[in-house]
Amino acid sequence: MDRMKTPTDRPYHHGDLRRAVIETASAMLREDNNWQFTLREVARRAGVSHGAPYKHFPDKESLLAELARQGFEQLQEALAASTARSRSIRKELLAAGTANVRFGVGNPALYRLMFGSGTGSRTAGVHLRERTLPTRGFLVDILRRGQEAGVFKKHALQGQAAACWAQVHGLTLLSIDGLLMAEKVGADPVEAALVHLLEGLELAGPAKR
Amino acid sequence: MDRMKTPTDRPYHHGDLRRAVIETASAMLREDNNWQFTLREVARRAGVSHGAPYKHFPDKESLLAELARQGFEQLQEALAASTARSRSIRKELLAAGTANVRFGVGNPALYRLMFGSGTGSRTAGVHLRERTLPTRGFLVDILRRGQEAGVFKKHALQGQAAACWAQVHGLTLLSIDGLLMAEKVGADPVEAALVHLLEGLELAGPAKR
DNA sequence: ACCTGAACACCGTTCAAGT
DNA sequence: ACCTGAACACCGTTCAAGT
Repeated sequence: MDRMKTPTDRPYHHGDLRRAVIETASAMLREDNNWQFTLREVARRAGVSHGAPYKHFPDKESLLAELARQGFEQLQEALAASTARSRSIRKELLAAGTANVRFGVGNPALYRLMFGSGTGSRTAGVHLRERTLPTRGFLVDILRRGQEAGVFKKHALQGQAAACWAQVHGLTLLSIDGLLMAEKVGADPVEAALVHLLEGLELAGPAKR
Repeated sequence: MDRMKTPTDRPYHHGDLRRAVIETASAMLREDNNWQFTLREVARRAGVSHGAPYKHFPDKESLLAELARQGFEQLQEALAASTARSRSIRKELLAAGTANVRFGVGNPALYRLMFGSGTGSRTAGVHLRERTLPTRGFLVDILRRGQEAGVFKKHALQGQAAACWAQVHGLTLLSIDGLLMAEKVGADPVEAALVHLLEGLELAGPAKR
């Protein structure tokens, strides 16, 4: 991964094409919000013939599925890292939600790919549910501790988690689409929505003005 | 729209090709959750040459944009119709949320198209915000009346609306992806999440168990 | 004014041939 | 074992020619 593509380094056999293809594709996804993801273009950028990637991925879908898989890993790491320095359960939920939105806004094409229909339905289709299990589990864990600590209302964890997840997922996608900066809202609408979410969760809400 | 394609009915000039193209495309979107939407296939099904649609739409994107536009119209109608028989503001919000989810689950490819990056960014890109204004306005209206009636907490309407919208949008997309029917949840997770949403909104929550 | 059919550039995928 | 290059089927888009 360190040594870059010098003409002498890749005479005929690339040697690390699988990784190169993934990295190139990932870069294209990062810059191209614009869904013109082409396998031939990936090969072109990687400096190999258009047939070469087929030795490492059975088809285009498989490559995209792999990118999505890595995306879920990254998201999971981002979520885990976000709550590291949170000093209250309430702030953990706030941090995790913000991290999810930030991840989506920072990688819009990837986030869409992860939850898109193309890769979502077929290859990763059966797996999409288990791919998102860590995220669910992460939320459930926060909520359970919140309930045990007497901070959150004691409702069914799965339902509570589903509500939180939907809220965060929706905020992320609306943010990606640039649909949240409304007319003249002073505060960050994402944080406002998350605070609102907490308000429904918490037993004792902060002084309602 | 009534008379169907009989061989004698379309000797050379179709006569109503624009509408036929839209209807065919719409049908394909309805059956094909699977994003293989092809302009040539549309022409094929409509029984015209693959070049014909270009007399009515400058390109593929434009056709998709038109489908998305109609989709937002339908969604708006579905939302308006959903609250017609609601006998409380609380139930209005519940009905609207359920209607949105139902619309998305009923027309997954269309819903994705409406909020997708392809048509969403370019052609309809500048318009996506205004396309969704009616939905926002619809929510704001419910919330304002709720606040005035003393049912909902008095927070900034835009923030409250954003939170509701994100919740509903997220629930819709997660439902489309089949990600909400968790392990062994008895109740409908969508309704559970919406009830949870209301709990954060309402001034006096129902007896918290 | 509206539609057809050939034409062009480009893709995904396959495969015999090269190294 | 891994990569190349021709080949095939298919798309989006254009355009001269038909009606």
